[in-house]
Amino acid sequence: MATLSEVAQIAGVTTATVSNVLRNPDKVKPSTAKRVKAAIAATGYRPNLMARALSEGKSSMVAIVLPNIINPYYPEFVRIAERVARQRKYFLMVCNTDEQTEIGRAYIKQIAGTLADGVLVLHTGISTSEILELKGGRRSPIVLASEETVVFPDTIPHVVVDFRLAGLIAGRHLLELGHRRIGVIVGQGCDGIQHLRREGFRDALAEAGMSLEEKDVRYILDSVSGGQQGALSLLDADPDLTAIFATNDLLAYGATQALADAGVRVPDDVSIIGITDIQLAQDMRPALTTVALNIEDVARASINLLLDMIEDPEHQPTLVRIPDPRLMVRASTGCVRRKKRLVSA
Amino acid sequence: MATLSEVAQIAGVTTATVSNVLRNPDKVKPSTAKRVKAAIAATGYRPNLMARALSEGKSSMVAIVLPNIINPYYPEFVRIAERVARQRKYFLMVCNTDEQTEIGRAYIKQIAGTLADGVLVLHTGISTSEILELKGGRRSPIVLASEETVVFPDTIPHVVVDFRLAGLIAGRHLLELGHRRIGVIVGQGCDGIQHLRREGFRDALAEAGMSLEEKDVRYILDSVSGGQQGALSLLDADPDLTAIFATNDLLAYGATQALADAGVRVPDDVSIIGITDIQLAQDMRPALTTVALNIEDVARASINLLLDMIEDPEHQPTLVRIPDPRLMVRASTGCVRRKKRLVSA
DNA sequence: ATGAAAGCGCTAACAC
DNA sequence: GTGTTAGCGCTTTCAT
Repeated sequence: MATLSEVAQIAGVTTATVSNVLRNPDKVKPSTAKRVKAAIAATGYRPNLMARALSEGKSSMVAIVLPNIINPYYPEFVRIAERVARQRKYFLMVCNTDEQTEIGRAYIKQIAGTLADGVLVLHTGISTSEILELKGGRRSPIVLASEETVVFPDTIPHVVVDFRLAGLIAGRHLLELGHRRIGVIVGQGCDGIQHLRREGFRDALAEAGMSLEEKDVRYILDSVSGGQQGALSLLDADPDLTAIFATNDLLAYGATQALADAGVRVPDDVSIIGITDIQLAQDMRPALTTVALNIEDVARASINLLLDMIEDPEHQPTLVRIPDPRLMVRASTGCVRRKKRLVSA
Repeated sequence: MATLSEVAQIAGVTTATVSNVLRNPDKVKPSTAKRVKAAIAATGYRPNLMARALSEGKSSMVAIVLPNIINPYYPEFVRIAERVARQRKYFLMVCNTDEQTEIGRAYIKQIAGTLADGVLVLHTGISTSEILELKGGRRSPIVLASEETVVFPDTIPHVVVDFRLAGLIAGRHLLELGHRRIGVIVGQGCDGIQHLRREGFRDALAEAGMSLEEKDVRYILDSVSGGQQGALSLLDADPDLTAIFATNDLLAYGATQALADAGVRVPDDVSIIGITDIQLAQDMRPALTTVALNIEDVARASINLLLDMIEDPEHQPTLVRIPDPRLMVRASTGCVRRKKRLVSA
């Protein structure tokens, strides 16, 4: 594999000149530039990015640390982040923690400021203070995105989503459709219980003069099977419930399945609403009514904030707000029916 | 950020010694090791991985280049690959080409042998000869996984899946259930039409004395919406068809939706079978009967082959075969019914 | 067991 | 315009 100095030797110039034709073409005379280019072509030279990184003190790589790439939210996020990163001339390293906080810690500790110029942290359950500590003295921005709770908002840049509003919107929608007996499935990710969405839902109930009772709530791991279990448990406790609010689309998806398996029709017998609006929400049948969290905006804002901080050391830790969640009405919710349904459980 | 030499200075030793306590602990006297460790702790020192990489000529990073991280096959693959890589002390860079061959090319060209010690290429539609060329003279293994067709099998290591057998198994299953009017949806990914699966299906028909007619086949982009279109088109052409074979689970998923939307019941009216066995196949309702391609085995074999080649320069380009596809019977296929169904199209 | 020193491939002053 | 030179932070012989 050819190196800069080999190319230089062949072209009869020094490494500095070769480096310049590659990076500051205007600084070199056309005739020699041509000669150098010929040498580059002849040798098949390609710059060693590690060497360049060491020399520049900048790797042009950013890392994204996330809990579980299987959860469709993350691929959707990664796709956007990668696209933006690529446009801004950065490579993206995806670090999957398999939902183990310990692995996330190890990644941040090893990568931040050495392999990666910055890191984007998503729902890994590592506390803000600890992240600051892992980062150590290194000049390597870390941004948090879409966290359930951020403890030291002033010291760490992050992109916030109004989860509470999302819960409120979901609650209002069900109430407007006439639902009064509503089961709630609250997800729990690596970064904790999705309590803000629950509180938003509670707000909606309060507006209608109702209150949220714990017997109608199930706290469960944020996954398809969690949604299944939650729905079955709710239905078991109250066979007459007419709607289910899940704090996450994946849970809603699982709930839909469980109802289908139990012979309960959606939305004829029971309405279901989720939050997030992942691709699956559109694709499933019945298509899921949900509250969109604007994944694309979050991803775009997060990676841009990170890159801005990398490129401008003066850039202050910022808090970026994402456009408000929006209700996406699809086929899984409908008006309350009088008709008593058949329960095959 | 503290460097090796700062630590060395504080501990009153040289960089060589500090390096040794970190990497060859037995080469250094316990008492000095202790002193050095204290200095490391005091400074919060963490090795600069770029510097180490340049020095060692090895970055401990591998890249995986894939067409579309949104397609659930890839996250499932990545999760396994990342896990194995992590266990073997490598970082994984995920490079999403957004289905653009040009981007794949750029990634390989830039990364192979400089940022990454090796690269795993999945379905990017870049030809074998071109990959060899992009690699240039660099000592950086590239392995191909699960390609539809590999042109120079002797020159490039790859992990092969018996797609033809998968098609055969799917065909036999439908035939055994008594289906004779079968529509076929053939996917087309970045690496071309999934013709091997179609040929396997044709083999199954041949065993039953039948032949595959082009009027029963739809060639379509490998996606959910492709499956929808394909199914509608097939149903339109032959309202009496009793089964659909899709060369991919995502297509089968789309087909299932289209049928649901059209009021056609699965499997009562029409059976559907796919290939791959992604997670979604289990999760959807009705759960999808499919032919499992053993994603985990493919991922594991691919990444291990790549790392083996990185670590052993003598390792020859190998062809690794994956355990045979297996039929997974779930709820989307059933025996042919006499009863004429209602067609609401 | 430890130190000295060269070098990985590149960039960036600064000199000519 | 182009060359010289000094690093970037680490690893690794080779002496001692």
